[in-house]
Amino acid sequence: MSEATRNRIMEAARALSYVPSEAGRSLSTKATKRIGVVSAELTNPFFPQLIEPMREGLEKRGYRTLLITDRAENPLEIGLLADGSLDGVILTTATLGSSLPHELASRRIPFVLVNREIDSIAADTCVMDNRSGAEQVAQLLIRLGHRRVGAIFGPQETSTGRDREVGLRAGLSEVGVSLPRNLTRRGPFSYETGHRAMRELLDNPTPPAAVFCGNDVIALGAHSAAIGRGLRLPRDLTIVGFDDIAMASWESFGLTTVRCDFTAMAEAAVGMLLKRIKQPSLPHQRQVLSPRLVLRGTHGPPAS
Amino acid sequence: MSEATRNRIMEAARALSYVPSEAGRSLSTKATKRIGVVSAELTNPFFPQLIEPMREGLEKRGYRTLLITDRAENPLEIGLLADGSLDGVILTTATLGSSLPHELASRRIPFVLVNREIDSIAADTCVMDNRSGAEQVAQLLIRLGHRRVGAIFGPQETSTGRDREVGLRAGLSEVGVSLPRNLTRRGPFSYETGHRAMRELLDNPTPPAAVFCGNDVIALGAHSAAIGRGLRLPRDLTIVGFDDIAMASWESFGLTTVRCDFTAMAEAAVGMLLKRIKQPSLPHQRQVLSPRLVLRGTHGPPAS
DNA sequence: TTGTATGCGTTATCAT
DNA sequence: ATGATAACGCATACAA
Repeated sequence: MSEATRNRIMEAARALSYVPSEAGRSLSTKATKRIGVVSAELTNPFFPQLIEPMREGLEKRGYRTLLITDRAENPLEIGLLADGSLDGVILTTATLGSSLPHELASRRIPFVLVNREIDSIAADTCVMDNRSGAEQVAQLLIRLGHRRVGAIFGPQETSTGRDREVGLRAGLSEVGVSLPRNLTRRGPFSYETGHRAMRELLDNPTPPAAVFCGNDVIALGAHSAAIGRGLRLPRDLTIVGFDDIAMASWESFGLTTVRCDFTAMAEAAVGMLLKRIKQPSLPHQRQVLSPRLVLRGTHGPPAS
Repeated sequence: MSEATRNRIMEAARALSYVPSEAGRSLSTKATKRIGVVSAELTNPFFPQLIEPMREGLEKRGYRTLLITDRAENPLEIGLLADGSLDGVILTTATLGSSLPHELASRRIPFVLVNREIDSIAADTCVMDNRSGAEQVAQLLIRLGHRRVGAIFGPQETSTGRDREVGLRAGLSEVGVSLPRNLTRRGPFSYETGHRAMRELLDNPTPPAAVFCGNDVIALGAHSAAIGRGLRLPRDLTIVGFDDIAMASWESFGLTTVRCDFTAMAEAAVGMLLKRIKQPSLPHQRQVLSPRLVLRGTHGPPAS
């Protein structure tokens, strides 16, 4: 059309403060420019850390983010994801046995797994090399001279929890250190898990001199419990986390941990998802990012 | 229709794994069952605290939550809210001069203001009595014997920042204590604000013995800076926050603060919004919740 | 360049 | 109780 009419139209649109209806458009184009992000409660500080860069990446490419919470208790209804209101889904809470990925796949809804993976399905995935990260922690603890090591792991039914546990055990057993059963705890990746477990470990007649935590949020709970018991770190106790969420670097904690590049992970996930939306039949890819140890203030030699 | 046919239909629907199209439905019904929640970055721990209960409340009533980020830098485009994809909007970042509420009002898009209010418009609002909360802090500090008091306030162009500042000053001046200009800082409600400002205050030749913070996130930044300087709380310094986010109660901080009931605030906001969606012409209401002091471990008498 | 028709998947209305 | 039809607001393809 002519430039003149175009301007006239745009002018009228502005005058009427016209905004195209999203429903009409997406009904016609079969695209909503909306992505669902499935996560646990936002009050668990891990998730904002992972979700925020995704939200930004999506926004940059013209997509909006719909938050969907997956509580362990009442499972997520597939209908919420499959009513056509989403162009794709990012899964951050998948457990090894979860059926959601299969349901999405069978409905041809594009999705990616982030930070968690499952082996029962071919899917686009982006994860850290959790095993390697935990092995690095094991080596650090050994280097420091620790032999009485405890651990507060995440859930075994998540790849993240499982791989970090495998890595720690592998690293320790290389030099003949093993985790005593009574110095090992397991639970959801939450502050409460770390807090409760650390109290239990400290109640032990001979408590651990170093504790590996399945992630930073658990480590912060453990830290709080230790402080609550009057311990000083790292003098009395070594705590090492995993993730390197922003809080880990706060001087109030100064948590020694394993850095995961969430921005890179989010960027990769968004990229993979949008690529799949464009070309649904592409071969699946799996990206693995390498974590690295970040030494701060919660590790030291055993009290001796 | 008959029970038999109904069952037959439902059976077929299940067999085809049919899910009604959200776009088609909302085009027809003019309702999307979707609410936009405007907030700042989720990595600021305050927002998850406020948003999570809203999200839950909305979910419980059959609404979904679309996250929208309002960055100070690039202002939010009204089109994102006005394309018919939202039944209503919850605003948590409104500043005193922001135009968003007016634009929403002129387009007849239901909205509520939460935690922030603006005086230039009649709108549904739910806020804390921030002035009263800050006055309680002032009284606490006075009771402890503090006279050399500093403050790290939030932005003056937010009702929250302004009212808390007004309250603190009013409370202090009742007994003749005033805030010296060189012990006062101001900035966004962020960790960085608190961290930087506290370092500056501590660089002062005669640093404050007590510091009021505009909110908990600022207080946590201040806490970190103090710890980073080797101070012990409350022996060397008193810090008081505002909000009582979950982290404030972590023993690693044990932050003395002012409790705001976010669940109640979220519940009220959701209730008001859905009521307005049903009856757009209802008179506007303004709910004010009362905060109360929570004494923990970061307050004490001045070092003397 | 401009106008007109069709389809997207619902809900609602109106006959049958 | 059932079946047909219009309308929602947009995009698209086609005709004028």
